[in-house]
Amino acid sequence: MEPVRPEFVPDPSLSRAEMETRQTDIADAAAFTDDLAVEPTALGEQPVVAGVDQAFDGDTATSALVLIQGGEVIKRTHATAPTAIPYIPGLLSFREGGAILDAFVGLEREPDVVLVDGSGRIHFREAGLATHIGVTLDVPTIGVAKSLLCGQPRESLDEPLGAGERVAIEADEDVTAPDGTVIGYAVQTRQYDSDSRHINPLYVSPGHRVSAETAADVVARQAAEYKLPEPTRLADAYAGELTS
DNA sequence: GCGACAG
DNA sequence: ATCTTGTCGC
Repeated sequence: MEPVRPEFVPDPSLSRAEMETRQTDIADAAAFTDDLAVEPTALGEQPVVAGVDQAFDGDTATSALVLIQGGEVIKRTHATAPTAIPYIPGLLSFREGGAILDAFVGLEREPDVVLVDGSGRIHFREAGLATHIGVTLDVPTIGVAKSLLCGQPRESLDEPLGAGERVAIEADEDVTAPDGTVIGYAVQTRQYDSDSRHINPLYVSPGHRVSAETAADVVARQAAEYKLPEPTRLADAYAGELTS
């Protein structure tokens, strides 16, 4: 597949202000409602779920893409690209987006949904990495982050959540969405039984063409033995072996 | 100046 | 993200 909205392909040479303006346009083009097929079809066909993750080696970014269907890996591809700019909170997609889009070029089978490492709507301008990739390719995407960029948990996360629990993340003054808008969920895919050690939740948010609720459902469903959903975990491992 | 923030 | 050994606990 290739960009359906080439004007949104991340351009690292833009000024910071131009990048932020671009993100506003991307958020306007994004759909934070369900427009995807993740349920098995009447014929028993399982959805194709993809996971993308990046690893770095000096100034080279490697993006690894893994497609899974019914628990089986059906495709693995990757791409590399030089990192043109440093990591800047809020502008991550302009650093890593290029390599990610390259990894999708040549994909014959289009995934039903893509799990992206990072935030989607949980972003100052509601245009995180997952949203940027989703809108540019016009493919359903979900942001899966290990820490919270912005927004406010509806309930305190000071106490560990039990496996299967989730807490809504609401927009506050740092986010462009109206205060109180549910922009994502803290999702506890796994948890220890003991009291001394505990696992932190994942921060899941809509990228494009997915609602916050469905995003959380999909991630919970794709995580089995580990904290990370399987497509993301395998993409992470693949990126690691490509870099070593 | 302080705060503060994905990967 | 990446730099890095051991160590705690299931």
